[in-house]
Amino acid sequence: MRPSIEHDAVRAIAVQGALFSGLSQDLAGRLFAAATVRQMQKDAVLFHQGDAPDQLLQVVSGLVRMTQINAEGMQTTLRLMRSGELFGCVAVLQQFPYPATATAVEDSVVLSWRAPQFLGLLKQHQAIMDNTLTIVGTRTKDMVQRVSDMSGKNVERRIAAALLRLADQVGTKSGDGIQIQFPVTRDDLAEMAGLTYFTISRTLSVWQRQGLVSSGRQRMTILDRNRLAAIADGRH
Amino acid sequence: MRPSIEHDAVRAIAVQGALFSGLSQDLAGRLFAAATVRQMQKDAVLFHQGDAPDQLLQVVSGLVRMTQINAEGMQTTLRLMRSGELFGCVAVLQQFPYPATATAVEDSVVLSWRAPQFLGLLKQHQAIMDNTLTIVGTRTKDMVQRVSDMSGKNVERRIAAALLRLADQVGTKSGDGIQIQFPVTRDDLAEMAGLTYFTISRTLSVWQRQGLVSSGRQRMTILDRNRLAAIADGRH
DNA sequence: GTCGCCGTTTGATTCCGCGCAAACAACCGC
DNA sequence: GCGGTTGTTTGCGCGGAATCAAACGGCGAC
Repeated sequence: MRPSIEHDAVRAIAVQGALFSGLSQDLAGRLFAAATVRQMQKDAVLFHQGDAPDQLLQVVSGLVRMTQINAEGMQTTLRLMRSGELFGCVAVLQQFPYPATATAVEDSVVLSWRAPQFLGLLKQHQAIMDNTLTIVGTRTKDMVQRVSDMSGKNVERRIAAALLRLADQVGTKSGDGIQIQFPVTRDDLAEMAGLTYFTISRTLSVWQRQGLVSSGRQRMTILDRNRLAAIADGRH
Repeated sequence: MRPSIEHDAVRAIAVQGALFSGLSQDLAGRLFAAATVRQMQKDAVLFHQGDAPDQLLQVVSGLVRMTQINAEGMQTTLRLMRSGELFGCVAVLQQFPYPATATAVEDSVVLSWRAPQFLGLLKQHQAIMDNTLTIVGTRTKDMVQRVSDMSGKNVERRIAAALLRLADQVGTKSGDGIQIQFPVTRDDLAEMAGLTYFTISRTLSVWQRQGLVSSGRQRMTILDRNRLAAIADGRH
């Protein structure tokens, strides 16, 4: 491993994250220097639900999944995060146990700040505090939206909403539609929509026949975003 | 109306809110002075879901309900808030339309800051920003917990969780248990748990027979919090 | 007091997603 | 290529909450 060479590349990507937004060169450099670069293999766990919040992280490359196990033992996927996104932040700020488990969906590189160091920087630099507040605010907004989505009973709508959320988070536009280029299973979607993967499979089959989506093993492409959005918004 | 007399009483209560926590006398005074005191009658709407976020509010007395209408036209009660709680803050910070409607459940007094003024104070005073970050963080934590609760399928558990949340938010301990001293209907609980009020009624009937709760018209008392918590946690 | 409203209770029925089972298909290591 | 593993599809019956319907009970208005 040649950390020094990679290091600059990591730095260049990392400072594009929301946490670094609008910081001076100098401050961005110090913020980055305070973090540790960690390479995570696929399926490696960054932290567990219930752990004490000792670190705050940012995705540099790859993909990280946040999952939660509730009182009934059911697993929920809260969100998928890719480059630039900060996670573990609310737990660190509130000094509450992590509410979810963070797992690398594929080989990933992340930045890690130890909680005390980060809190120190936060107190010292208004700009970092500004960015953090924005990030946490966005997270709250997403979660409120999530509650709204999940409170609906209509299953097609929930799946459509989950699929669109997924596309927003980790989708890329390709010629014929929006492609989810990460290994997403029916199970993942099921956890996001709060359903079983049987129901997901059935619904996707129907949608595939109608030309709304195209899905294969661990791969799916949204072909008609408008119609999907119409389903999610109840405008059938 | 004699605003000048009430004003001091309002001030004394308002500064106990989380937003004022740890502020100097002087700063707290200025923060309070920047706000307008508003009296709201029962059922008055403070802002509507989808409105532009022009104000940020704090409950001084009374009770405010945040409700959301989702794509299916189903109403959800996000939370009930009483004295000291801040609301509308995420929308103001993110400059996104209010995600929910705020209604006074009973005659209430609230503090209102115009968005630009508040943002100005926020930028100038680190202490206010600290408090805001804490409040927003707590809100996020609550919403994540909410998602966890709602993703469960077991209905009794969802109702128990909603009831406990309700008790935490607006309950008061009385001799024989925790009483919800505000006019809470089956419908309210149904919206919080994502069910119909028929199901709530049936479940509460059973629990009443078992001595877990005591409920009447718009009134309910938790008699055995431990057993209820056991149901919510899946420890039947 | 009586009436009427509104929240609540309870029953009967319907619907739809879950859960299980079995077959299938794509990818993997050997 | 082969078998094993893992993800997906599809059929079928069950359960349980939604839905509709109807009656009840407390509370306020007059």
